[in-house]
Amino acid sequence: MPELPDVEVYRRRLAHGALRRPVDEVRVHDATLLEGVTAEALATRMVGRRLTGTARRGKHLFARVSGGDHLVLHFGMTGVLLTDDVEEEPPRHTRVAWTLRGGTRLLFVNQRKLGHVALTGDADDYCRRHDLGPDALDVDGPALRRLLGGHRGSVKALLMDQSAIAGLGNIYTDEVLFHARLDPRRPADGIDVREAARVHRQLHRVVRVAVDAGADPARLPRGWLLHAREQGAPCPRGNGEVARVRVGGRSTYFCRACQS
DNA sequence: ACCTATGTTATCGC
DNA sequence: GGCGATAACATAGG
Repeated sequence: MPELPDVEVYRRRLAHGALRRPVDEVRVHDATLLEGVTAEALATRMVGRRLTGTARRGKHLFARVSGGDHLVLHFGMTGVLLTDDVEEEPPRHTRVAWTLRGGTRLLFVNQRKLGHVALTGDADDYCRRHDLGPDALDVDGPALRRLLGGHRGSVKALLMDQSAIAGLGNIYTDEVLFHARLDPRRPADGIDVREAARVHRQLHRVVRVAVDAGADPARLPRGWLLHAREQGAPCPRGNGEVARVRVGGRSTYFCRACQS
């Protein structure tokens, strides 16, 4: 699930359901996902404190912890952030659980263990150390044009490069390029000004619509490519059929008739 | 047994 | 240094 729209949904979930209540317990069910912090240190630095605010940069979610720390959550390919009640049985693959005063519980659930849970004193510094570029929604037209012009690789590889633009993953990159009607294999520095404007416009539109739909595929428009990610599927725009190629090491779906 | 999968990182070769 | 390809991480499903 977790690309920018999904993580934004998690951020709002945390902001609306988990702030300002003291942390009563931190339970680490699987420490493999902890990055640079032990289970003991995570508990010591969080129990008795409160989450006081949220931020997101690309696919990384930050929650300010009273006392000066910031909780960092990264979801990998299969992570989700849920809230439930302490009385309930936590779902399978729950890796870390925070019990909050009043009985709400925050759950970091991750089937494949590719994500991270960390603590940092400085979120910007964390982003620098992890080479995170600006959030995709903060990249304006001229900045995007500069990025495109500076890369000889494919436009898809650039859009997925988190050090260039943070937030787009495999699914939404394909979606943006489908709506911008560009072949994902096109060299980024060969994209002209009009095409770059389409990428910028569609990037913002696709992300906004996805966030408004709660990043729930079932609620995303019928005409979107993500419903047709299968070789030979009819193109959602009714032209050709969907092709599958490999770009930047990832399965890439696009319509040869619509995208050039 | 094989392939695939919404992510990231290290390594090798050009 | 940039870029593509590949494997690795860990797990599940077809």
